[in-house]
Amino acid sequence: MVTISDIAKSLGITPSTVSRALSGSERVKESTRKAVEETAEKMGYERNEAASSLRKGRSKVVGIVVPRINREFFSNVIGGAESVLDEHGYSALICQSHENTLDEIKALKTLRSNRVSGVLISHAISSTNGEHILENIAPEAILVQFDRVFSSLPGPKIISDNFHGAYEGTRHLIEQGYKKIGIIAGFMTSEAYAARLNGYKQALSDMGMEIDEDIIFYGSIVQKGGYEAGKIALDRGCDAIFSTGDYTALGALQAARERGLRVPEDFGVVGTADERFSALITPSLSSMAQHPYEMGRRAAQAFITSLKPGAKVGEIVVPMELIKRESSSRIQ
Amino acid sequence: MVTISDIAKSLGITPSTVSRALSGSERVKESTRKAVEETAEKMGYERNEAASSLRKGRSKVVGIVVPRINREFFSNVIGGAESVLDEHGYSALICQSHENTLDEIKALKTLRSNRVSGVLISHAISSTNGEHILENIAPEAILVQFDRVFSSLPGPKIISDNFHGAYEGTRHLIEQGYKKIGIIAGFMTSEAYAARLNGYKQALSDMGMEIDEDIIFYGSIVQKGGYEAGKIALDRGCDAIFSTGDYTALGALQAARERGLRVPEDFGVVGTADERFSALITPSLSSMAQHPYEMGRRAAQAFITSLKPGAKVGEIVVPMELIKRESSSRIQ
DNA sequence: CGCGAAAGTACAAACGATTGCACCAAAAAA
DNA sequence: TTTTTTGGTGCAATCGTTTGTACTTTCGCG
Repeated sequence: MVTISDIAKSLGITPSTVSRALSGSERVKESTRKAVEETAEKMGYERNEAASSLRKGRSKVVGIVVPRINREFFSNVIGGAESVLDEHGYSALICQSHENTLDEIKALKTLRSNRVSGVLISHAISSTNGEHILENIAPEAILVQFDRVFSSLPGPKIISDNFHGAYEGTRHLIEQGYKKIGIIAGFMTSEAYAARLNGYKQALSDMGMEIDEDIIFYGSIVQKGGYEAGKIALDRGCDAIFSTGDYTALGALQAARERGLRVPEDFGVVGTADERFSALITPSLSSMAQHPYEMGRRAAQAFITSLKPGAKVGEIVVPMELIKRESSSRIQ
Repeated sequence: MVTISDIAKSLGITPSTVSRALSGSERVKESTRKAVEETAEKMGYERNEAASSLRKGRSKVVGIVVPRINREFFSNVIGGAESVLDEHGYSALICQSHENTLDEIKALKTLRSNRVSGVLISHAISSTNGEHILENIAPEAILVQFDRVFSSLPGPKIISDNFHGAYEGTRHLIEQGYKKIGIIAGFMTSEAYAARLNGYKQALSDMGMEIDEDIIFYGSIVQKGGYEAGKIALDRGCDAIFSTGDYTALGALQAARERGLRVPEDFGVVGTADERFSALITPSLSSMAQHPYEMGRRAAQAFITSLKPGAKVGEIVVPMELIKRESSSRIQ
C-alpha cells in the first residue's frame, strides 16, 4: 500500500505538504499540488481512512440506524441517502434497531466506536423519547432524524407531511361519498402517527363530520391488527377506513371481503406508504405515498450541509401524495 | 473519551496489559483481566476502532456490495448478514453497484480504503467476469460471493439451488397438466439464470417433454419484459410459463388476463423469488422462494469462519422452495 | 537596498491501540 | 541450592495522516 510518505519521497518533499496538497489546497503552490496529484494517481495511492480517522477524530462514515433494513420504506431511504453520501465521499454504516431501544443504544455505541461523522436515525417504536440517543451519540457527530423523529432533540429532521397526508386521504374518502370513516391510527408514541391522527380529525371536522372515538383504532401496525380493526369497524357501521399503513389497510380489505362487501362500492380504503404490493393487488389499494428515496437524499444532504460550521438545517417536510386507486374510487 | 491508557493509569499497570486483557486473555492473569474489564466498564471505555484498524491493518467492518439495496431480495440478504456480523462485533458498510461495473469498482476501492476485513458481494449484471473484483479488493480481505457469483473467483460462495429450484417449479407445472410450458429465462451472463434454464430443460426432458427454443425468452427481467414475453408465448400456444423472476411472472399474468384467459384453469404461472406482493395479488402467484435472509446469514457466517486461518468454506447451496399458490394450482 | 509581509514548506508531535521483545518473578526441575 | 521453565508485565516502536509552529524563501514597497 502506498502512503503519503512514499509520494513525498518520490517528489523530494515532506508528507505534510503532500497531505495538504491532497486535502484541497490551503497553502500549497499550485504546481506542487499538481505534481502531488499526478504522482498519487500514478502510484495508485489510496488514503488510509483508519489513519485519517484516528488523527482527525472522526471518519468519512455516516451511520444509519433504522428499525429494520428489509422494509420497503427504510431500504429506499437508505438507498437515497447512500447515493448522496457517495457523491461526497462518505460511506454508510448500517445498523438495525429491530424496533428495540436496547439494540438502538447498541447501534449508537458501535457508531461512536467508529467515530462516525454523522448519524441518520429513525427511532425504534419502543423508544418513547430521545434521551438515549443524545447519551450515546458522539458529541461531535451530526444527528439527523428522519420519518420517526423526536422534536425534543436538536438537529435536522426530515419528516413526511403526515398531518396533511392524512388530511388529504381522509378528505378523499369523504369526497367519494363515504359517510362513516374509521382510522387505523398506530402508536401514539410516534409523533408521525399522532400527526396522522390529527390530520384525519381535522379533515372530518372541516368537512362537517363528527369525530367518533369508537372508530379510532390504536395499536397494531401489522396486517393482522388491521384485520381485527377492520372487523370491529364494520360492526360499528363504518363504510370506509383510513389506515396509517398499507399492511393494516390490507387487513381491513380482507375483513371487508370476508363480509362479502364490494370494494370500493360498499367499503372504501386508503392506506399509507404506498408499498409495492399496493398497486398490484385486486382491488388495487389507494395510498398516501411517502417518497422514501427522496427523504433519504434529503437526510444525507442535511448532514452534508450541517458539516459547514454555522450552517443550520431545521425541519424539512416532504409532502405526501395521494395515489388514487380502485379501493377508494367509486366516483369516476 | 476514555482510552486504554486511562484504564492503565487507574489500575497502575500499562496500556499493553490492558490491551491484551481486553482482547481475550492470551497471557494476562485472570485477576488482572477481571480488574481491567471492570474498570473499563466503570469508566465507560469504548475501543477506538480507528486506532485499532490503523495498527492492525484492518477494521472490524465488512463491506457488502449489492446492485441495489432497495430490492426485496438484497435488503433481506443484508438484514441476515447484519444480524450475524453484529453478533461477532462486526459492522456492515453498504455499497451499491447500481448494476454497473464502474460503480462496483468504486465501491470496492472505498472498501479497501476502509481496510475492511471482508467483502460480501453479489455482482452487477453488467459485470461479465470477476477480474475487476480481484484487482480491487485488498489482498487480506476475505471475499464472499452470494447469489450472483463467479465460480472462477476464489472463496466462499452462497448460492440458491437454482437448478433444482427451476426443476421443481417446472415439474410442478407439468404435474398440474400443463402441456406447453415456456420460460422467461433472464440473462445468461449470470450463472444463476443459466442454472435455472438448465433446471427447466432437465425437468422437461425427464418428464418426456420436448424442449422448444421458440418458447425460451431471454433478456429482460422486469415486468414489461415479462408481459412482452407472455404475449408471444401465448401466440405460440403456451398454456404455462415458468419465470425466473416474480416481476416477469406478473407481466405474463397481465398478458394472460388481457387475452381473457383464466388463471390457473387456462394458463399456469410459476415465478421465482417469492416477492412480497406474490402472496397478495389475485390470483396469488406461485413462486420458487429463495430465502434471502438465510443466505445473508450464511454469507456472514462464511466470512466469520474464514477468519480462522486454515478454515475453508466452499460453495454453500441454499435450497429453493416451491410456494404453491393459485396461479398454478388447477388440480387440488 | 533593506525591511516586512506573505507564501510555501518542513519539523515534529500527536491520535490510540497493538505487539515483538525484553524482563522479572515465581514455580518446577535438576 | 541452582538452573530452567513458564506465566505475567512493561517498554517502546509502529500504523499513516493531520496540523500547530517554525522556518525559509520570494516579493513588494518605501
